[in-house]
This record gives sequence, structure tokens and C-alpha cells, in this order.
Amino acid sequence: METRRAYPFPEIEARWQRHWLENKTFRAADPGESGSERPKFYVLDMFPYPSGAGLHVGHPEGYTATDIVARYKRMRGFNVLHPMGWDAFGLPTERYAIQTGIHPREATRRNIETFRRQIRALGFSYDWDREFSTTDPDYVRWTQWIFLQLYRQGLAYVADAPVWFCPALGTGLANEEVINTPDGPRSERGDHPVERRTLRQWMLRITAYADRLLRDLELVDWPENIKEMQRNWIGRSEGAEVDFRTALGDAVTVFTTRPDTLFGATYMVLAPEHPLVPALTTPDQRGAVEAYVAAAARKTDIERTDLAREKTGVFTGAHAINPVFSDGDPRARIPIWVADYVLATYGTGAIMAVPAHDERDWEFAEKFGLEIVEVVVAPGASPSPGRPAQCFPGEGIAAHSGPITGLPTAEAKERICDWLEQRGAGRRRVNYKLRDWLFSRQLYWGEPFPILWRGGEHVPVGESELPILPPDLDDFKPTPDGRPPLARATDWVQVDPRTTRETNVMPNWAGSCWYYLRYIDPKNERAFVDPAKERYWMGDGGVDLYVGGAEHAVLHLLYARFWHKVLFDIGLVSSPEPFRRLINQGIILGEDGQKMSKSRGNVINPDVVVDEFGADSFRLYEMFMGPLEQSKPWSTQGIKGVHAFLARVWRLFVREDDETGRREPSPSITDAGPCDDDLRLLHRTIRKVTDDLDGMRFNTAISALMVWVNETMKAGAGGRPIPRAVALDFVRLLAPFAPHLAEELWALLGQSPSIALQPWPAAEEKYLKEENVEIVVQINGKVRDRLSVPAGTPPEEIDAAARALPKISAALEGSRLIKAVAVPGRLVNFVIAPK
RNA sequence: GCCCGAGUGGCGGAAUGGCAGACGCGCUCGACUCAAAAUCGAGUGCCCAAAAGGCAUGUGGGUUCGAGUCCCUCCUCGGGCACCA
Repeated sequence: METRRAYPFPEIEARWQRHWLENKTFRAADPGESGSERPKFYVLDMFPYPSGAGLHVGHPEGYTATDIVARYKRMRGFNVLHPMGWDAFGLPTERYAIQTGIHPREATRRNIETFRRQIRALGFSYDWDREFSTTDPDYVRWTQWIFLQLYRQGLAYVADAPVWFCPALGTGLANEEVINTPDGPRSERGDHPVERRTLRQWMLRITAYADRLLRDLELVDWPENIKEMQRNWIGRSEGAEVDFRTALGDAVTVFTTRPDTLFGATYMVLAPEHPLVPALTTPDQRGAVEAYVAAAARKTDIERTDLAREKTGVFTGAHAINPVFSDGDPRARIPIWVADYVLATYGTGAIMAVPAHDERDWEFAEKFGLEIVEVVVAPGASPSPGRPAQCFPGEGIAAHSGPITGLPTAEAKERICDWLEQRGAGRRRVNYKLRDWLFSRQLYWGEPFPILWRGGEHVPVGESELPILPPDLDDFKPTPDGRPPLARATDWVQVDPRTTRETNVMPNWAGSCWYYLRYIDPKNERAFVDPAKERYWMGDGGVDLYVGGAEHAVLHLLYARFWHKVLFDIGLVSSPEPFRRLINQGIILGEDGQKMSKSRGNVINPDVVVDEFGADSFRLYEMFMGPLEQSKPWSTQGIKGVHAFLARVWRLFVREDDETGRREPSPSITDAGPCDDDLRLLHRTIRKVTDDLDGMRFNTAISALMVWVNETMKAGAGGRPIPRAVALDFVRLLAPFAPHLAEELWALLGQSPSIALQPWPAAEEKYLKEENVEIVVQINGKVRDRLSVPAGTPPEEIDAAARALPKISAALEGSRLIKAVAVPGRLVNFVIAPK
């Protein structure tokens, strides 16, 4: 499909992209350099994973938004840091390498080249001198260095941990790399079955920061739903641990968030993996318990947590003593069960079951005929005479509960905790859902751990020996025995007769945990970042604006916050949080309104779009589609519309000689002074575009630019010229959105480059005031007439003027006036009733 | 099941509690053209032949002189979490 070019964008765009690159127009000034006396603004994109598929139309959406903000802030006098780089370690490249035989390093180099070319073709104002890849040896060095700081802080440790292992891929996978299917859990890549294996793993103690990661969400300006997702993920719950004595002499400790229901505990449940299960089980129950525990071990987590499943469990034969009852009270002795609805990995791996006030316990008790005792009544209700008819998990008033009977739930919790603590039978306790971070992968294409093994002990590599780079392998497939690929490099692994290297590598998240800091000082060989530069760019709360997809709401953003806090604690960074403000861009759907995918055949390729319509049209359209945060479908017709708009701007400003190709400013642009209408329109546009940019409402800002063009063309058709000063201000407003066209028009109007460094125009109040305003006149809320009055006319006068209108006076005459409301500058409403 | 977010023309969307539908797409008509494309101009929520008028922001209620906007009910869609005691 051949579309005629509406204006010469290919030539213009290529030329200005070259100009910006050659002149380093967007170089950010570091402290001490000229320009750094301006206020700083750090605007960051989530850097891409350069896959073999090339850039997707989703990438440039966020990148365009940040680029518009970066360009706008520069024009507003800020020293802007706007960098780009590559998050290039990881499984996709490694799988590609295995399939094609191309070394991951080479595949990465090619992919980065493609991404860089595609991103540059969109004219983003990045400071390319700061570009790096997480795979660069120099960057790996500092990633490993930061790992060593965590290691020294006792935040990295080795443990045997259950992981998803994929026999086909030969590697362990992160939870997020595994998807649940009807055929059981499978690998996201390749769709192979995966299984649970316990492997020796590196873990990071993120749980030590759980509380601060939760609390400090209050310090950041993020979308509320993202904060909520992090809060849920961290999952803080306050409650108590309670010790129940058993016949063994050992107490079994349970965790509960409802210690006020302790008097209603009618049985206890241990997770199948609970260490006391074998010792507690009585001889006559041993067979059943062992069979149950073995069956549970074979199940995956997903099978075990499937809600549709009926609850299962077996009685151990043992009993526990509830500490809240006095000796000899028959209610004190409760049976101990084993059931897989209790998780070994949360709390103490054991619970007290209160079926009357917990849905899960209720279901279990009903199924196995266990006792149910009501100990909380809904406010205003009275206790059930016998067994309660249904579960009541809410808060209420304690009943049948000894010393706390009659107390509301909150108070009952406090009192019972005091009581438990005084007697040494329990204690207040906070638990988190957040688990420590499984930090090793059995891959080749990642950062090796800077760790040696000597006599079964791990020792850190000296900092001067960094970086530890992956050895050059020809075969980076996993080893047949399930050890990581690096284990093949025997020369590399065996450092000396008694020392070997760690062969796991770090997950892909490691590099993205601190890249925003390296942009500040990307070439520093003595430190991961210079402290003075760090203070300058991160000093007041970190990155000023961070834009990326909501799919990183929890993992990347939580991991990066964790590393940042560790660095903050050891005095290496100056803000407690890395990203002060966060925005998630929406997803761009295919033209059919479905998610873009190769299999649906609805993928839009940015290269093709840029070829046909140009980068400015592409940028403008992505922003014009709708609010940044919203998901919206791509429309080829839609991009034609904004393309036509840019062509209209071109024709409005430029006259081209068809024969010679010579271009000059349109003759309608004159040095005549602007008239009042010109100035009112211009300043209204400046005000609207400025306000919308401050609020990141790009779609309505663009619509204001369109309104200016429409009005100006209408005036031009009536013979009115465009004053040069007005034209120049319009081009400034256009510059952040369509920077190539704006530069070209700027130069054509005789200005010297670059418009990117020009000051932003200011809206002057005196041109924003309307002389006359239209007042809507309503009767019973319906518009019946209008009138025009001078701005600032007081309500009484508006009221009087409205009554004088023939239509209105006629209506008022025939009826009874109940009320009149006059809003200055807006409307009058007469409320009437029939006589 | 629980927690968020969203429902507005044929479509994307716009509207400090004050004229619903800015801007754009599409469509209709006209100008230019041998013709088409491009461009320019006019129109375009629905009902009614038109005007007058009426009806319209997922549903049903409420607050208000006045509700797309605030409150409650329900429905639908999208996202997240999911036996975390």
C-alpha cells in the first residue's frame, strides 16, 4: 500500500537525529559542569530487554511520554538526566543461543544494535554517552560488588530450597517463569512440564526489610494500586504465637491473627512437613499419617492450593493443651491433625483451628465432624443457643471466653496477649507473607557469583578481582546431571586444588536493581557511583519520574527498593527510596482490541509505522490515543489523522517550490504585530498545553495544538496573516511532541538550533480573560436561552438580565417562581411550578 | 472468594457538581479533478419529514436548584491476590 508522503519527514527526521547526536544536544550536566546550577530532573524509562523480536509498539509509548516530559523540563530550565540502556542477561537470549548456536554475547550484541537503531529512529532525547548494558564487564563488576556488600551485611546466604526445576530446559526457574495449566505447572518458555526439586540455592534476606519496604511506601508518589499490590505481597499481619503443651513435653507453637478466639480452638492442625509430626503421631495412626505426608510431598504447591479442592487431613492420635483453660478443664484438650491446607512456610507451620470463626477451619471441621464452639458474636446479635449455624469470621464481641468475655475484638486481642505474655504461654508477633528472595539460577547467561568454595565453606572473591566473567563456553547447555552450565568449565571452576568457584549465576533482576544509579556515573572505575554525583541526581527523593509497565509492579520494583535500602543503610546512597514518582503506561492492544501477539497476527511493527508516517507521527499518535495509564487499541486510521495534522502544520508554515524544491517560510507569516484575537488564542493554547504537560495529559495537550491550527487556518482563509512571534511560540509548544518537525520549522523561520534548548513560552493572564461570557439560562434545569454579559457581572444583574429575555419572562409569567440560582460566569436556573 | 480500576456516539476519547460528546477517526454532502487520491469547506448522539420538542453517560435508587462527576444497590469488563491462619 503506497501512501503519498504528506510532508518530507524522512529527510527532516534523519537530519535532526544526526544533528542531536553529533552535537550532544541532550548531554546532562554533572555537578561542577556548566548547566548543573539549574535544578535537576531525573526522568527514567524502564530499560528494555533487547529480544530478538525487536522493538514492540508498546515500548515507545512510555518512552515517548518520558521524552516529552524530558524535553519540556529542559525548556522549563531544568538540567535533565534522561538515559537509556539494556537489560540483557537472561533466559530468552540463552535459549536462542542454544537453538541457533550463536553465542549469547553475540546475540545480545546484535539485539542491542537493533533496539538502539529502532529507538534512535524515534528521536528520543537520551544522553547516549551514558548508555550501557547490564552485560558489560564493567557493569557486571559493580553488580557483583554490590552483591558482596549484601553478603557482608549477612543478607546473602545459602540454603536448600525447593525450586521449580524444568528437566527439558535443564534449569531451575523462578516462580514468575512458571505458569499453571490444566496439565499442571509448565515453563513459560517452551511449555515444558516442571517439577519441584530441592536444590542448594543462594537466598537474599529481603524479609529483614519487610517492615521498611511496607512503611516507606508512604514516602513515594506511586499509583495507589501498585502500592496496594506491594502491600499485599509483603502481607504483614499482626497476631500472636501461642504455645500448646503436648504429651511429648515439647510445646507446639501456633501463629494466629485472632488470639481473641483462643477459647474457640477445638483442634489443631500441623502442616505435613512440620518437624514434630513424626514424634507426635501415635502408633495406631502412624500408617495413615505417613501415607498422607508422603502423598502431600508429591503434590505441587499449585495442586495443594487449588481452592476447588476438598480439604483433606488425618488425625495424629495426639492431643494438645490449650493454655487459656485451667488444669482439668475438659475444653483444654484438643486433637492434633495433619492437613495440607496449613502451609509449612508461613508462621510456625501449625495453627489452632477455630471453626466457628474461620471459613477454612469451618469447612474442615464440617467434613471431619469436629467440634465447633462459638466465641465471638456479631455486634447486636445474641450467642447461638447450641452449635452455630454458620461461620462468622468478622469482628464482634467475645463470648464464652473467660476473662475477655464481653470485650470487642480489638480489645479482646490486647487483653489475651497481655495474659499470654504474663504467663509465658505466648507472645505478640508480626508475620509477613513475603519470603526470602531465591537469588540463583542454573544458567549460563548471567552474572556469576563472586564466591569461592573452600572446604565446604563459601568465601567472597576479593573486590580487586572483579568482575568475574562467565568463562567462554562452546556448549552452554545445562549439564545432563542438572548442574549449572558453568560447571562444564572445569578450568574456570577449579581455581586451585582446594578451591572451586560457585557455578550458579544471578537472576536477571540483579542488573535492573541498580541501573538507575549507574546512569549517574556510567564510566566510573573506582566506584559504582560517585557520591557527589549521586547526591546531586538522587538527593531529594530519587528519580523524579519513572515510567514503565505495571507487570513490574511487584518484582522489579520491590527488589530494586530492597537493594536501594541496603545501599542507603551502608551510606552509599542518599535517599531511602529510589523512585519518587512512578507512572504505569497502559498496554497497546491490536487493532482488533485484543492483546498483540504473533499468533493473532495483529502485531504492529514500529519500523513499518515510522517508515510510512515518520517518527513524529508515531510519537504524536501514541500520545493522542488516550490517557497514558490506560490500555487502548491501535488504529491505522488514527495515525493517519495525526499525520495529516503534522502535514497541515507543515503547509501552514512552509512554501515549497514544486520545481526547485526550494523551501521558504509561508508568505502568510509576517512581521506584523499580533492582534488581540491572535494573542488570546495563543495564550489560551500556551496555558492549556502547559497545564496538560504538568499533569501528563498528553492527549488533551495535543488536541489544544490541533485547535490552534484549526483556528489559525480559519483566520487565514479570511485573509489574516500569522505574526512571526506567534508562529515561533506555537513551534515551541509543538517541540516536545514532534521534535523533528519543530526543529525544522524553527530553523526555517530563521532561528538557530536547537529549539530543544529554548525557553518555554509563558501564558500571560491579561490575554486569558474573556471580555464577554455566555450565560446559560435554564428553567427547571433545562437550557431555554442564553445571554452574553461582560465578564464579572454580579449574580443579581445576571438574574435581572435573564428575566428580561422574552422566552423567560413568558415562562415566568404563567407560573410560580420557587427559586432562582445565579452562578456568575456560568448560568441562571429558575425553578418554577404551575400556578 | 477477596482487593483494586473502568463502563460516555459507529470507533479512540473530552468534560473545577453548571450548555454531555472538546480533539481525532469514520461517514454524508459540496469544491478542485477527465477521474481517483490528496487537499479545502459544510454537516454528523438518538427519536421526529423539519422545526418545536423529547430522550440520552452500564442498571436501579438517593443527595442537590442542577449529577457523567458525590452516596448506596446490582450487572459487565479489565488487572492483581488467592487455604498466608
